Amino acid sequence: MRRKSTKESTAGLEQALSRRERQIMDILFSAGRATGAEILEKLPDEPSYSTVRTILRILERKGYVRHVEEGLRYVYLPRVRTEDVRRSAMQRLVKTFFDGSAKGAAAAFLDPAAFRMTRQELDELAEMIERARKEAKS
Amino acid sequence: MRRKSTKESTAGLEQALSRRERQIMDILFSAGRATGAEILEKLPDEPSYSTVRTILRILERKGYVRHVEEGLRYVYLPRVRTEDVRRSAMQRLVKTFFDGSAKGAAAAFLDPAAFRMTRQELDELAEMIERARKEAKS
DNA sequence: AGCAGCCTGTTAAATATTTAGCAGATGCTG
DNA sequence: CAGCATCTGCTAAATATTTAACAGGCTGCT
Repeated sequence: MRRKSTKESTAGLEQALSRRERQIMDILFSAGRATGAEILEKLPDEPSYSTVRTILRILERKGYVRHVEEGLRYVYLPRVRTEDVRRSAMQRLVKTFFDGSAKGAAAAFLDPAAFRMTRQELDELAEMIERARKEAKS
Repeated sequence: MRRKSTKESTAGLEQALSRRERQIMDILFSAGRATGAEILEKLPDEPSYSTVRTILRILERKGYVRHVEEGLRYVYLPRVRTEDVRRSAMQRLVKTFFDGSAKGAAAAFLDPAAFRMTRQELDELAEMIERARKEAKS
């Protein structure tokens, strides 16, 4: 099972990116869009502004990011489909930490020591599971 | 060159590691333990065995990994608490892709287009939510 | 118009990462 | 017991990444 092309596909996006590139993509996925300056201030170990823009240009060249001009500055956006990358990240989580079990992963978010969920959210979740159960084959 | 202490914490582990280092840590978290040869064959774009061991030694020096001798070869294990790294990975997922909503993340694992869950698993999950609801403050 | 403040692109250098070659040790096999 | 296979550690080089200095353009203001 060779997977050379994995690096290019969105499935392997996380694998393909360098440290800073990944940090910047995370910010873009989270924010949806951001200017260089905004990205700079969210980055750990703040590098120089110049550095941030260099990496943005690299990401752009690689096709992971695009920009639109807004006034006189650039606003950057992810060019890959967030859904795809998200799914890929979820699959990595499941595989790496939950032995392939989606249920295990989902359940872990219920741990009140790690995450907050209101009663209402729990209700909604319960309802979604109810729906999923009705559609489940077995 | 020493890294900043924030990078040393398990919370920032993902951020701190390089591409290959991360790939290897993922394999170790998933498998629990592995020899150099086992890691090699699970790595994308298989590098040489020599390369794998160099990186393992680096990870060891950084304190993320340890080894035990088994027969005449080394078996490598994560030295950081998997639990901690897992939680950190979950938090990153929630923050990056679900706008901080643990419920959103948990729900996404229900999507049958992306993950398989049996009816029984759904039942168990429903039950866990029921329990969580009883303990929820609001 | 001239200046200050931001912005971009280019470029080159510093640093980190990744790679693999090689030597020595150890066990196994014929 | 000699040779083969397999492992480790060391080392150096290739490559990738990260960094920031600098030059020039545009805007808005005085």
